[in-house]
Amino acid sequence: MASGGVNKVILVGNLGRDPEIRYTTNGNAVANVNLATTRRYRGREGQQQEETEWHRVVMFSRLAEIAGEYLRKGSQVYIEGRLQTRKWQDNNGNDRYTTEVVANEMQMLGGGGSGGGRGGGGGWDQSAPSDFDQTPPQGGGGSPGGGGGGQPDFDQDFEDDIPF
Amino acid sequence: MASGGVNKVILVGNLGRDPEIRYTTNGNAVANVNLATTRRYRGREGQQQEETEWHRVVMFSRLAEIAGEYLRKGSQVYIEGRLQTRKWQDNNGNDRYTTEVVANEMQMLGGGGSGGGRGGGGGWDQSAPSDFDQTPPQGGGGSPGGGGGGQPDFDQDFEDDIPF
Amino acid sequence: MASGGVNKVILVGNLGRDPEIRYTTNGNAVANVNLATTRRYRGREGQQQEETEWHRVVMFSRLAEIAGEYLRKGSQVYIEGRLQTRKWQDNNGNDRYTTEVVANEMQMLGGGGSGGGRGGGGGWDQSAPSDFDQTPPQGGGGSPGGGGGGQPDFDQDFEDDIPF
Amino acid sequence: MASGGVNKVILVGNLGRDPEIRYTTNGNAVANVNLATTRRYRGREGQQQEETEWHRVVMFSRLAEIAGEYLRKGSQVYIEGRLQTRKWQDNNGNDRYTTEVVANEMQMLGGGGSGGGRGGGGGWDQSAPSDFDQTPPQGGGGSPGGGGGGQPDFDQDFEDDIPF
DNA sequence: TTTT
DNA sequence: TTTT
Repeated sequence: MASGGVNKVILVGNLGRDPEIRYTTNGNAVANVNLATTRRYRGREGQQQEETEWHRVVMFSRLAEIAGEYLRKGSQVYIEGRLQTRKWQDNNGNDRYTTEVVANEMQMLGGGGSGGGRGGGGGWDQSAPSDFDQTPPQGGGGSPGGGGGGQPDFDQDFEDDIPF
Repeated sequence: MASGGVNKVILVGNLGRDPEIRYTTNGNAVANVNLATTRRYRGREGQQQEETEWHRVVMFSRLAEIAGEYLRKGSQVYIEGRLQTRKWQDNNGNDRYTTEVVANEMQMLGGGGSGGGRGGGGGWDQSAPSDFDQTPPQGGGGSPGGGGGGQPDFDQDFEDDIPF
Repeated sequence: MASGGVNKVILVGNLGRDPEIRYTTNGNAVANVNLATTRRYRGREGQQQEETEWHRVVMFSRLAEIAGEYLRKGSQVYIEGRLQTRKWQDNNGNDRYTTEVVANEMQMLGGGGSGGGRGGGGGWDQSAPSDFDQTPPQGGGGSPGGGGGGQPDFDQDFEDDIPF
Repeated sequence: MASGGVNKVILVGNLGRDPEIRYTTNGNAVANVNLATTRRYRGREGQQQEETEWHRVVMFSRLAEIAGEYLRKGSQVYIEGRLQTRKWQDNNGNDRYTTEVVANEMQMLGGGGSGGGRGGGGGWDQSAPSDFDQTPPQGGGGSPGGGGGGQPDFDQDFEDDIPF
């Protein structure tokens, strides 16, 4: 009961911190990437304004591994993916929703992004394998764990206000 | 401190209900549109799966007026816009985030979508006027701002159930 | 010597005529689709203008078969693909170039597009199979290759009038 | 007599040569940019293949001026625009068609692209002004002039095979 | 809550 | 050659 459609996101931005890589019990990699895009526009009185938007990007499998090897805080990257809103429960049992971009393509830009990477030769396929079910491993995963929460420690010299 | 970038969303889907239109104190229209896209994929055992994703789409100004006149529950529409995550406080004073697609272009599809519309002659420009500051009227813009925290006034008559 | 990149085309338009389907010697389907998009803009004196653009869209394999079954003249469709410029020689031996959109995704819109189709049950996957090399079968693939130069065999029964 | 639609191109690639800037009699700038994108794919026998595609990109007005100032051979750039096929006559009076991407947005990538530019501070608006009729100045423009043609002189150390 |  |  659904009529298809298109759900596409295209981002070009910079990483707010190094990617975080985890592995599912099946051994599939999952990468969380924090990406900033900035929009410049002219305000009501003609003054230049800018507004930075932070995006949660999730990658799976081969794409996640590549992100883990080659992307670093500050890397500029092109991401293509789809919007996905996950439901989870906070500590009070309230439903919460988090919207992420599930990436299915990535291009490192600027010749940069390397520096921390393995640097190994090219030859890698930048698309997620098609035989991989890209649904994020439900359960636990993204939900904040037990007590205290914890302040983000990743925003030191890149940005002071990453919300995620 | 920001290096530009690209923040683009492209959706083709169907409205889950009629658009909701409000007006800012400046008389600018704001439309909230609830859009479904469905993804079909093959699960691990090869069985057909499908997953519907719901998107919050916000439109301003001329585009919001067109949405209010021509879109109805079930209308199929092409939307282009950008991702924007708004921060707000829930009743317990906790930070909450809601991600929306701020539309800047729209195409009605399927010859449909009409039926409830004014039907008046064509001639309308489907793009947001370029002299319009598409930033949602931040705080103040008619906001009652009464009691402690609570939903952002943007949402008060749109959402009464979580999430969309 | 090439640094990757992104080459993406997104079209929503109507078919100018029924798709034309051929088969390679390997039995892979190839569809040629002629798609119109119309742009409305305001001219220098503020008058409404419109301009129709015609696009050559090429599909392969499963996607081509779906196009052949379900698309008809007038069908509204969403196409995603990449730009590809083919070189060929005209009858005078001069190099000529033709730019096409090689589709890798398709969505039929408007509930329409049917009418001529087989109508058979759903369940089809609208993406090109990932194990298919989407490069058009270069030279040979059934080409008669008769006389001197001339239109590439790809085009022989699609085009009889220039350009589309 | 036309039903709208979407005609969108998104490219991320590198310039094959410096942009060429001309001015219309109205003083509006027109830039021609030659952009390479490379696709990597796996061939029938599993071997890595790559294919470079060259795109003709045209920019007008403010966007063209920015291109002229900041882009150079080798610059990496994000381009968003629409497909447009122009008709012209060759020296034998035959109709010829050239497909171009008419850009309406641009983002310089990699922190690079500078080097030859004026380097002046930011603050520029990367979108084409909305009051500009983006139809390319018809007549002459793209058609190859009189005798001799002339070999391209731009492919020295970047690429040997730019077709345009 | 949509749609095929 | 499409479509509204």
